[in-house]
Amino acid sequence: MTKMQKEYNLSKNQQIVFDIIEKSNEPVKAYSILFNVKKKGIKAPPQVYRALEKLIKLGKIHKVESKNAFVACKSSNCEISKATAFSICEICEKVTEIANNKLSNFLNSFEDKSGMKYKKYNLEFFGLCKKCKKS
Amino acid sequence: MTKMQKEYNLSKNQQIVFDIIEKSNEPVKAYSILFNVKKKGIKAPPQVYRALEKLIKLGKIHKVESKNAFVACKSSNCEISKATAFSICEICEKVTEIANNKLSNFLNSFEDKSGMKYKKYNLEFFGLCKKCKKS
DNA sequence: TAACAGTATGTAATAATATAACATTTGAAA
DNA sequence: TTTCAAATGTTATATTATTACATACTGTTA
Ligand SMILES: [Zn+2]
Ligand SMILES: [Zn+2]
Ligand SMILES: [Zn+2]
Ligand SMILES: [Zn+2]
Repeated sequence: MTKMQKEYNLSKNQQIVFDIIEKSNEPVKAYSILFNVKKKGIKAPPQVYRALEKLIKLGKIHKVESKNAFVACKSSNCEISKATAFSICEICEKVTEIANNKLSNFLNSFEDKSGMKYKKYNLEFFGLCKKCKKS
Repeated sequence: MTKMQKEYNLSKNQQIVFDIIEKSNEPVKAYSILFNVKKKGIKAPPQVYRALEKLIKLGKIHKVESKNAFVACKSSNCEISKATAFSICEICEKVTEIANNKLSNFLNSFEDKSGMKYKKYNLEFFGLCKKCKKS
């Protein structure tokens, strides 16, 4: 553990995994991460999955459930990951985290007659991105 | 294919798989379905997954992405599955499909500055159900 | 410092979820 | 009755994720 690390609060493996995800411009799958970190000494699935789990808890990354893949959090609001929204293009598969106050306010305050108290949500929108709409 | 079927538009395997899911009061996993239909002659994963895929297309069932499990549609509105919302209890794991016009209207008409046209969404709320809140 | 607790790591094995590929059958329409 | 799309059967394999257990590192406190 040297002072060269970008993030003092991340452990070695957590930082390695986070770097991969953050550099990617598309969601990254766990085994793709595993493949890419073999050269750095991470050899087995649990090492990757444990880092992913911790990074999610910290709100540094999110899991895109419909894709079983992981993206770095861009919104910096979601320090602790409890409310996530993504837009997913059905053609090019581009995934973008949605940061929209109207949306998050609406969902954070949503209540229905079930009597359930919602603390957390995950929303995935599907459609066509600007580019793919044109073509 | 006899006249005894409940749903004329479903094939034999689709009906078998749908019956299992509909009878259950909790989300059902694909391999749990597979196990339960062995006695009816369905022997291999693809038979189950193909039925699931078709049932989803028809809007008869939905996949709860965060659980990799399937529930029958109760709302009867979503004839074609394009807008789904669930509440999931973090303790007892009960999953309920949310039918709420305010919510669906809001999400169906949601637009942001990305220029993306949203045709479909899946929303999963997490929290504590009435029962688990008390205990 | 030494003991301790909590967190992180390494490793092997295996479980759970899902798809590919290909042959065959069925159902309904033309 | 030919024809085509949909559905089925089957084997094998790919992909995603966890269990279990041993070891090591970190910071805190007696
Ligand atoms: Zn975020
Ligand atoms: Zn696109
Ligand atoms: Zn529904
Ligand atoms: Zn509950």
